[in-house]
Amino acid sequence: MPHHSILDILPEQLRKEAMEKIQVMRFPAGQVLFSAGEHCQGLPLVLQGSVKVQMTGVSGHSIVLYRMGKDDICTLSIGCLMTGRGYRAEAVVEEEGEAAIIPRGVFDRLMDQSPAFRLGIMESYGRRLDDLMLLVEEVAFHRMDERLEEWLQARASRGVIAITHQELAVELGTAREVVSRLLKELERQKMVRLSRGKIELTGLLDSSVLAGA
Amino acid sequence: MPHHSILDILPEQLRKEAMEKIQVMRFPAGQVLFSAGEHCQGLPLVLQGSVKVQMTGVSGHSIVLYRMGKDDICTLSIGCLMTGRGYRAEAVVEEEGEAAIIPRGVFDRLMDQSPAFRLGIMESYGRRLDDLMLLVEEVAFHRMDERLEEWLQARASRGVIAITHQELAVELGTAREVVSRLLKELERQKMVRLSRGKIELTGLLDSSVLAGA
DNA sequence: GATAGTTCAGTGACAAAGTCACACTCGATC
DNA sequence: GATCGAGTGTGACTTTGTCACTGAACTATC
Repeated sequence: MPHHSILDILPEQLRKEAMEKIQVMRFPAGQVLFSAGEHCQGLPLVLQGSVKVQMTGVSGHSIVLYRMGKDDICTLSIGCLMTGRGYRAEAVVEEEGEAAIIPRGVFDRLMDQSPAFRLGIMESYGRRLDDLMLLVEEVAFHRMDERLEEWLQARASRGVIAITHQELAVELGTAREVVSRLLKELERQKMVRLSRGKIELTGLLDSSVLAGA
Repeated sequence: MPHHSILDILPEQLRKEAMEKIQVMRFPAGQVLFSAGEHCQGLPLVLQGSVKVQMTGVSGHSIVLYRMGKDDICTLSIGCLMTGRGYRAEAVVEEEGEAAIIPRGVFDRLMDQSPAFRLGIMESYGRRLDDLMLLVEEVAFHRMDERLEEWLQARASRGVIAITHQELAVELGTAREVVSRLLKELERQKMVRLSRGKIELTGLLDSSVLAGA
């Protein structure tokens, strides 16, 4: 049974109608939900799991723009749905999960009939704009070593993070060599221990150790 | 009489109603429409003139995120309107003009009553997301000299551009010194002529010369 | 379990961009 | 025409990005 907060708030009658036409799909980790240039069939709601959205620029470099998790709405799709233009970014499943796809017609009907649905869409959109604005600031003005440490810190609870330097470079929008250099420096400072495809957090950041406790 | 394409597409009855409650305001160049942290009173529609939207990061640096011109909708405001959070950015009038402010209640009513209005809002939002995604890519991966040249090129029709190096640094999200250095190099190459607060385009870019003709 | 192939990581050398400190200069004002 | 402030120029240094390469670690196959 699909469960998503923006569907839960719908009045009973509308919810039933919508449910009939929504298809729920299960996605394994690594699956590409959509890629750049593709056209959009409906609005995806993330029910479970996590999805990263990244774009590749004309320069050929890639950067992760944001992530979606349980209860998120793929706001990016709304623009594509409305303008008919293809996606500019690509979405890849990180943790396997499931998504419900709301077809265009149902989306239009929900937007027409439910003020609460509209509010949910608009809020989600506001959050996405905020995320992107913060990312611009981050990329433009923050030092790479700080950004790397913050990224690791945010995942400190894992203990060991399974990621290659190349993937980490895409997360931060930089070059693999830069990540390698900075990680090596962190290792010298006994903050991390490195091995092929893995980063083990050792001394990093008291606060996160406390948070994990 | 306010004139904006998203109002024009409204059915006569709705349009009349809306018009009564919309206030049109005239803004002189330099006026701040809203600044970071402020709360949003309604949805601004740009009728005339141009407005730049810029944010200042925790680092203290600023960057111009995008511009709005005639017929644009301040999509950023929708998020603020819906979530009740304050603005993250600041909007400054560049060329004097006027804007219509749609109060929250009227906005809700139009969203409820007009599919065409909804479409217009969603399209505008899609464009804004696209802009920001392109900006992220631009900032993360493009060389500053190229970005500077493109910025100048886009304004080539002006002939002489009145801007300080500091302002230009905010446009590109970099430091004043970097802009000064790059401009000096362009001057050496006879692409521009520099004077205090002014940049005169001389040899720059055949294409733009043709476009201006 | 040796071999070959592939992916991942490390590194030196150099170029581009950001930072810091300071000098200079233009132009408005008194 | 002296003064002052905003705007600009520049050198020295750090950080980040790029290029070219090496070697190490995993995988598949014989």
